[in-house]
Amino acid sequence: MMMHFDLAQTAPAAAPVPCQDASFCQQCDVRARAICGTLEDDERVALNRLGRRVTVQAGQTVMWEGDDATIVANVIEGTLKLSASTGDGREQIVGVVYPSDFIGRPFGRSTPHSVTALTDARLCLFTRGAFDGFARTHPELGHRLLQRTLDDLDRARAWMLLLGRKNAREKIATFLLDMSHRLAGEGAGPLDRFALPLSRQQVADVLGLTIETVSRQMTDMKRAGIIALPNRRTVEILDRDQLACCAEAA
Amino acid sequence: MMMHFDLAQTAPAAAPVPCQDASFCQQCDVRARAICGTLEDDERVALNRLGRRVTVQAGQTVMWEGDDATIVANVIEGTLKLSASTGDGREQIVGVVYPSDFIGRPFGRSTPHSVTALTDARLCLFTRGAFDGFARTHPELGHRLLQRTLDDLDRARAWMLLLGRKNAREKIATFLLDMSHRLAGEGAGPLDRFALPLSRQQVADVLGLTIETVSRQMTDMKRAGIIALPNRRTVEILDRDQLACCAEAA
DNA sequence: GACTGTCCTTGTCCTCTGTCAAAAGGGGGG
DNA sequence: CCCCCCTTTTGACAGAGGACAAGGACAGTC
Repeated sequence: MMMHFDLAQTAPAAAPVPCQDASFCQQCDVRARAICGTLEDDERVALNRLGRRVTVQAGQTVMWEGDDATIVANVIEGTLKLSASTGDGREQIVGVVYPSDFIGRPFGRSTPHSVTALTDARLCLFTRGAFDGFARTHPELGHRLLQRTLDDLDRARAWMLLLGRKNAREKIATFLLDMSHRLAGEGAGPLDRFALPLSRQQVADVLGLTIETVSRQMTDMKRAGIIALPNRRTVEILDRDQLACCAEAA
Repeated sequence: MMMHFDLAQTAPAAAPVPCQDASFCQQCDVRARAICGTLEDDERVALNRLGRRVTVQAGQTVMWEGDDATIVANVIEGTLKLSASTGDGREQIVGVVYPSDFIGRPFGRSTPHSVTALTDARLCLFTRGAFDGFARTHPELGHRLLQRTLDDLDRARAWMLLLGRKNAREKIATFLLDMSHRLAGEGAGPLDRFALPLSRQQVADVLGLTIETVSRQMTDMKRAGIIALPNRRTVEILDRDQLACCAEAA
């Protein structure tokens, strides 16, 4: 049975560092895509007063599985993982979040999974009580949150098909294609070359595999000329059709 | 590679049969728990005018994966499955829904998974356009839908841990415990004896296993005195502690 | 530039679960 | 009451992926 402990993950939770820059949302990179994007100016100012900008370092855990749900946040910059684990330390990454995504569990008692920064990240953080109250009185915000949650649910269910029914080769191929789309910027097409924000172990934790199987499959695909791996973190897709083919049936 | 086709599932989609009983929501069994539960009387009457009661038979598919999302519904009675499948016919059940649950994909273009009745069922059906419009103008409904969607997302992610990291024994044990809770009525404790709404094949499709593995594991647990299987569909939990133990670490 | 710790790759073996096949059990219809 | 069909169980075997171990590559430090 697989078992591992990620040192970074057992480090103490981030002591949120208030960002020096107290500027308002006007310059916010992700405003258009985040849930606050459609708020009126005065509403946004009110929401902004409730939150604060914080930075977290790669490896820091922002929320712990099972803890009381006391904060929520928008991701401004960086990549984070959502993870759940069994009593004996097996881990499953249940989501990867990118800039403009929302994290935390509003309207609930406890946080169902841990949230850990994969890269250095910047968040726009709210206490849950303040956020919940604001969301209840601003239907437009609630609606954006609903749409985002529905999308997350669709993605989670699509991933359940992968976890339950795909083999290692299909999992890796699906994962690489997904990454090439998710890492692309606003409206841009899929990337043919990108830096994975995940280590091999983390890729394994996303796909329900072991690190060895991930490594072997990626090496095999490299040998087959489907992808190139110029260095540990960089992936280049050489034959996207072939990769898509691998993703559906190995 | 596993592969199977469920005849029932390839049957033509339900031709929704308008329910004779045109009574209003007052007598609705699930109103309190459904998303319409907190609407004011006049709002509920308005919503009711948009929907219609339909019955579907076990095996009928209400929505097809990938189709345009044209309807949504509340489940009044019965059990249904949400399923996704690969191009070559492998299936994964991504959710099981019970009375008072909501089905369909509001505010979206296409249905991400099929919805099929496991038992005969009664639904309160809305066209998506009408429902979306109503939800947008009634924040209370949107909020209930948001809470439900957040709960569904938590459940889906918990299931991802099961699919990715648990072995067959743990999967079966977790599944049986989950069923014993979900099948219990409003506020009631977990059931020690219940009728599974799923065939062995469907249990396999929920857990990402084969029917043979499901059968073997259940027989093993029966032999170990943890459960009893008086007939094909009935499960009795004899030693809940032991079962909970199996669910965490085999 | 050598060192050191971490992450990744590769090799070998083994186990769990899938696959294929056949028998057994149950429920409904004649 | 018997028969037939479908679901489930059981058996034998194989293979994908996990476990364990060792070697290699890379980045940061001295």
